[in-house]
Amino acid sequence: MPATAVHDQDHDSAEEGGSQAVKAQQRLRELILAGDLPAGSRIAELALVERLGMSRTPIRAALMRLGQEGLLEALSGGGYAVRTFSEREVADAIELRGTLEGLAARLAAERGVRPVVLRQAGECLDQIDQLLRQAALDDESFSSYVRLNGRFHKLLAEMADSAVLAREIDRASRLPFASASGFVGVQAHSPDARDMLVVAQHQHRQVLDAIAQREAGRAEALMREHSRLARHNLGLVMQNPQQVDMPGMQLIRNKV
Amino acid sequence: MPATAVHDQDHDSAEEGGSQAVKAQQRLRELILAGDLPAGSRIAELALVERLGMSRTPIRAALMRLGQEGLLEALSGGGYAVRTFSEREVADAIELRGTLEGLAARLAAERGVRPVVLRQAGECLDQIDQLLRQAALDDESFSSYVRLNGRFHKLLAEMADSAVLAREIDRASRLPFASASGFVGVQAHSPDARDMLVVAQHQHRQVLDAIAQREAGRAEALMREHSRLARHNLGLVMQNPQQVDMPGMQLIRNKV
DNA sequence: AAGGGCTTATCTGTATACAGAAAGGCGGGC
DNA sequence: GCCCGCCTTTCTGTATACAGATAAGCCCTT
Repeated sequence: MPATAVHDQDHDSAEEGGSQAVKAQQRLRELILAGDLPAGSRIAELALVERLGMSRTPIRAALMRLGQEGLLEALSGGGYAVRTFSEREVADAIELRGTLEGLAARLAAERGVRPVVLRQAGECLDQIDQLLRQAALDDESFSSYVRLNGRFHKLLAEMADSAVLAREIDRASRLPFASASGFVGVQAHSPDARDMLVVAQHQHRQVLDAIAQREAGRAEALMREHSRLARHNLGLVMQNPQQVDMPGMQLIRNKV
Repeated sequence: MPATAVHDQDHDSAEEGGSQAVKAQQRLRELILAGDLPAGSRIAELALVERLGMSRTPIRAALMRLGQEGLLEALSGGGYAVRTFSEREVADAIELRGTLEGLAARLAAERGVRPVVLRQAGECLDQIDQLLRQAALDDESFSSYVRLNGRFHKLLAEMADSAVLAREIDRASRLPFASASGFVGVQAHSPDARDMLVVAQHQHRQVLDAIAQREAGRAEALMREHSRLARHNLGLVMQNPQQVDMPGMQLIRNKV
């Protein structure tokens, strides 16, 4: 590829990804979530050519992918604009993820899960338990929690052994504020922060138990309820949105 | 656009769609569903250039979209191949759609639906009732049913008043055998054909009633159960797949 | 005769050139 | 002074040229 003539990739992000198109997608997502692209108005492709240092072709591919991902909306006259979300749309996206994860939990319970996978999930929860032994959590602990939480949810999605469903859960979790760990760090410095994680972890344990016991209905209900935590956090966040610094926060409209 | 040099679009399909990319997507979907593209092996883009009479650019865009739609799988070495589905994957896709439609029905019941929309849905069901007054249904009646059924499901998806969810339902219905009307015509010439539609129509009525009465849980459960009809039809189809001529039928693998 | 290495043909990813379309600015008319 | 229409500029969609990569086929060797 003529990538030898590529303008140097001096930015810190997306260290040596694969193709230019993938890099463009990552970089663009970061730009959008950081608020570096104005919301609502059309994104000029040529501006991105300058900014990303690649030609229009991979940029167009990335725009299309991000459009299907939901971060961009296709304009009638052609082109894309950064999308914004109402509080209700975010709530719907969370509800959607919860429903899909509930379906995954139910299918996992109905179909049964290989013991080795159950054990992996259990070990993941053990590690979270160990984190929560501390009375107060520092930033590093929080980021570890986010990582482990993401891993548990991913394992759960795979337990249903359904490529179709796993794909859809992944899609639904793409929107940053809809993902399993989206609002986890929101009140990291609140006194209730640890308590909320304790509750979440309890739900993790119960879901895993329900799946192991083949209690399909219980597993589904628990997983749905689990997503209500994110919804609750959304409510907290919207009370004073300016205090929260989460990537993509400015994409949530305050009014209407 | 230089499309003046476009080789004539002599095929019957996609009459004067929008852009070349959209036409390519429609034509490609038809080719895949008709089985005109071999499943499993890499699709050569240049072959499509000849076949569709346009350049690689819109074809690549269409391939990417169909990849995200699920009809194509991205190959590791680059490019795409026509995907095939196991019976269980199809069942999962149907279950997924049922779950999403159940969520839509529940949200519609919880949030309430404008009377005018409820009336539209009711009129849609009235028309289906009228169709079912005949003791035996001819092909034209069946195609009318498919159209009305699709309309009702679409109205239902819109009742939740959630763009996020409507989008996802649309996505889940894209796979032809997962769509609401996918297997409806499967046993059009069976003596039980009409009875099955009668059952489906009863469920339609009950769901609409549950939504109107704001019975959220009932609405959700009914909609999920409604999708089991498609699942049942899938089972029937798989007993003798060769007798069924549904577009995309050959994409369903018989074994493993 | 079979296997391995090399050559070659083709394909994908990327860059760029081009044409129609739309939007914004400017000038003229009312 | 304000509004309408034309012109210019810029943008998107499309076509095509090009380079690295990959895979297949052929020949040589064992």
